[in-house]
Amino acid sequence: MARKAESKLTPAQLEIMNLFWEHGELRVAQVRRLLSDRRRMARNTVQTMLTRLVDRGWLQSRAEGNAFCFRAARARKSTLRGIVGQVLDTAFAGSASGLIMALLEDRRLSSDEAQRIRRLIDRGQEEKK
Amino acid sequence: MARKAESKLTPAQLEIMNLFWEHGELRVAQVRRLLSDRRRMARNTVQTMLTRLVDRGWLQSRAEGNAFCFRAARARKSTLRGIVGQVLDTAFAGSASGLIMALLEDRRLSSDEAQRIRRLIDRGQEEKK
DNA sequence: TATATTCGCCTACGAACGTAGGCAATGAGG
DNA sequence: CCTCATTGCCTACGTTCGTAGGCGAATATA
Repeated sequence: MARKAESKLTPAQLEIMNLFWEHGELRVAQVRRLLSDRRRMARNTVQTMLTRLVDRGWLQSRAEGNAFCFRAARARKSTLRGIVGQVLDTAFAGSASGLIMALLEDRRLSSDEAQRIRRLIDRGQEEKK
Repeated sequence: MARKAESKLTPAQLEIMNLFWEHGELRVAQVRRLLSDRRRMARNTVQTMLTRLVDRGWLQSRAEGNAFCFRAARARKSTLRGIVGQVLDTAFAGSASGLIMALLEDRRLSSDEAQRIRRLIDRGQEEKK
């Protein structure tokens, strides 16, 4: 399955990747603007982070006129799966129910979410057969 | 609820904390031995990590004879809760079902675990009323 | 044309991590 | 008493992260 290297995103990097997964292609200034709602940083800070994300294969860039366009190089889904898998292994010794227990201790689920989760589990059980 | 500072553990630090949560009080050499099953490091490396964990309030130390005994200063449960909460917020925008979805995509649950999780969800729903 | 804005690129810097060397003290074995 | 292993402590080093300054080119504006 060759999950490539999974170099692990830091929280700040993840916050940036979320923007790309949500908005598609973005330029530095746009990233900065979108980001500034919750986290203010200098233009160069954003630029540096984008460059590093490109270096590590999280983003791709494309020249457009005098500037650059960036976009996600990896799917959100598989990335999140990787993150959860990593937490599962390092913190919960692979016990999914242990993880979910910690989750439920902290957060109250809406009935809606509870319903959805139940369905997910049922489907998982189905496929197993 | 004043969740104290949550300075966030790195994977290597978490691996060490797991030993303390499992074994209680340990000395440097013991940590090193337990750790060496999966990760070999020099004595001083272990020592440095323990010292830093003490500095940041993850471990407490107690002199015993000529050596030191270390033990966890924070409960495993609340720590894991913090870790999951952090992932939930930064990677899943607070969506518990999103997190669980990612979890289930990757791992197949045993019927046992599925059962346990279902019970957890039901209990959560009960308490809510 | 002169000035201001935008952008890419190179460089830097403090903090934290993972890693470890080296020294001094202390205790055990011969 | 001398030697050796164990332990604590101080120091260091390369890397990554988050942060950003500054220069030079291109573009927009007056």
